Amino acid sequence: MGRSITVRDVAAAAHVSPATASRALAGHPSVNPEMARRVLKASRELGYSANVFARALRTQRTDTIGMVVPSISNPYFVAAVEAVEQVLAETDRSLILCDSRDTVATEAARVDLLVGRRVDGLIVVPVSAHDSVPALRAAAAEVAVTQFDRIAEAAGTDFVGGDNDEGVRQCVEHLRERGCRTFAYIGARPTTSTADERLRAFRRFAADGVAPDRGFLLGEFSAEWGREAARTLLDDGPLPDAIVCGADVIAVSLLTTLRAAGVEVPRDVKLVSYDDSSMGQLTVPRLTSVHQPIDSMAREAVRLLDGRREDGSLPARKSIFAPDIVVRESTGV
Amino acid sequence: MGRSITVRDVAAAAHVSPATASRALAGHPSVNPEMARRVLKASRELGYSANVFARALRTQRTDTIGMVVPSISNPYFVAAVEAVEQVLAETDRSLILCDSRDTVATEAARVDLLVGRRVDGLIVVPVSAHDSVPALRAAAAEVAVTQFDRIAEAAGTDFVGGDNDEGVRQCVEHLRERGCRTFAYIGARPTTSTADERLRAFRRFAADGVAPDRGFLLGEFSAEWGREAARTLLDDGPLPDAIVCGADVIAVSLLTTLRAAGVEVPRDVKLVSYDDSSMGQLTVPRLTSVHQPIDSMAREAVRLLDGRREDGSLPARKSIFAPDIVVRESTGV
DNA sequence: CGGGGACGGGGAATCGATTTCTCAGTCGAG
DNA sequence: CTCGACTGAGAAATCGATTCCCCGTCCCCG
Repeated sequence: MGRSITVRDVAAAAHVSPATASRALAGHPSVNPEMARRVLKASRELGYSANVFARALRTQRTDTIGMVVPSISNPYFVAAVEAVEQVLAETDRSLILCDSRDTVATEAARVDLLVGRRVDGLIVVPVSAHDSVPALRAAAAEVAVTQFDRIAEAAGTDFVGGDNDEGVRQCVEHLRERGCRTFAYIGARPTTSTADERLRAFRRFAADGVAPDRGFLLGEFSAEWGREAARTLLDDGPLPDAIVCGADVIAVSLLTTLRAAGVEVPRDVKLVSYDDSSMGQLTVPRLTSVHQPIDSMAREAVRLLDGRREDGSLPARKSIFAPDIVVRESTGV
Repeated sequence: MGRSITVRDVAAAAHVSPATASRALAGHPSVNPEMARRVLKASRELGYSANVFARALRTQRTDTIGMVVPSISNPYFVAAVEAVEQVLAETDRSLILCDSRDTVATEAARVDLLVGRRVDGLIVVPVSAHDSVPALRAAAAEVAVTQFDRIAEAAGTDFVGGDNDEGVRQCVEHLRERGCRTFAYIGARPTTSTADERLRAFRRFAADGVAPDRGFLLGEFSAEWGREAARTLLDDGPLPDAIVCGADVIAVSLLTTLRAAGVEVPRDVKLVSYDDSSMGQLTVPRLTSVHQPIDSMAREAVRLLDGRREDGSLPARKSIFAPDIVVRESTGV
């Protein structure tokens, strides 16, 4: 683990000054092509790679952005992370990923950590529409922040998300076309903007078909909750014609548990969900689910960050993307 | 996004030199308690937080370790990551997480990235027992490296893993106790050390009960492969008494697919798996699975890293942990 | 009473890359 | 032929925290 090679070593090997070496390596135009060639050659031969810290210290940039998601066991977030990584790779930047474990305190700690690491920007899927505000506000004072998928409005940052109203509308419409008349909604408590919007949308679009008492089961974005909800549903008498689920993580274990109890899907009950994640395609039957254009959303999130770095005084912007339902076997033929 | 507060600002506010301020903040004993108090107060009031890069540049330490796993959608790796994070938090260090997407090239890129970021150490779950060697060797020349769970021997780094031989032995023994006589193994191709060891162990311990032609199905550590394997199994005539699965990720979708085809588990076939991950407890029936002491393993991994930083010339060490089978419904009563 | 030692604290060097600043040397125009 | 604009490249400052080195002070003891 010997001392590593610095720009001075390269400069010495190429018989130029460190200043020139630096310029040559950066591809600065005002350097003699012959010299540039020598420097590049020396750099290659010595296996030079710039010290990230020295550079960051001087330039105040890290070419790194940070991302904080509530749970890396949720395939939807994993997809988002991968999409962002892809976009960043195009411009030779990289990503530091953190998991907030769906906990406000952990989220705050992770956000602080990343701000301390002077990331150029921060993409956060906030844990709570309300309690995530302080940490995000504080972070936004130091660095560009974009909220992703969910929003804690009062933080006043940029935002990229999906049109949940439209997504749920498509779900209910699709189910109606399949002949369903009574609906139940199984999702997360409205502590996040997505949970809230999806729930409201369901209330509105399925208004005339919600089972009076058992039309809503609200818990968390977790597989455990899906299993629990399924049990409640089974205990509580006749099933509705269809279930709208707030997320694939919930729907997958819900589906598995229902089937284990002898319920046939889609025959006995139809099931639609949200996120169109990879795990929804591994169940039998596969899930009909609302797809969001995650790649475009990731690109937009990065674009917003870059924009804010140029001009920090911009007002908070929101980019909302239209979703699209993907029909599979869980809603039958 | 104004200029941030430096140690000089704190020093000025406390009417001391930057040198003293720095010492005071580090809790160095040779500083007058009264001054230390002033400095700490000033620091608090100004909301000072040290520039990570300046510090790293000077001290050559980052108080950060990097971790590279093949897939963050595998709950077993997620558990490992969380365990490592926990251990690091005890000493105020943090983790940078990367996903190698089960791809040697991506793995090499991520490892390089982390080495470039001058992490104090690197914990890697290598993608391949053979092809991961070059990147790991190169990394190990720059920084302390511990391989975790799987090993690419020739890289010559430290290693922490489980005793796969013993784990599989327990599986087969348990199944024999349950009255099983014929076995099939469904796992990953032996491109990783774990896959290889588990396969060999199965060969040895189940030798007298392996179905002649269809005793081994080898693919990848993925849910897709579990589904595919289940189909193959169903197409190929009578099922064995029991299936030993190389990992929960495979077992979960295998189980789901079998049940969808009307196979009753554990009545028609018993199923044991490896990793004892969270997803294995969400299926119906829940999986009997081999548990590894992930917390202790994480602690040991960090300990090995720290040891190597002290003395880089140590020979490569291996720490092998004994696993323990956890019996649940998938192997019946 | 003077000298040695302990101790606290400040000045300045250091980590490495980048970016002024500065100054030879060149070229074209008058 | 001379002067100013221009070019390219090196010297040095900068980013911010840490730490080595050294100096002044004070105490204690001979």
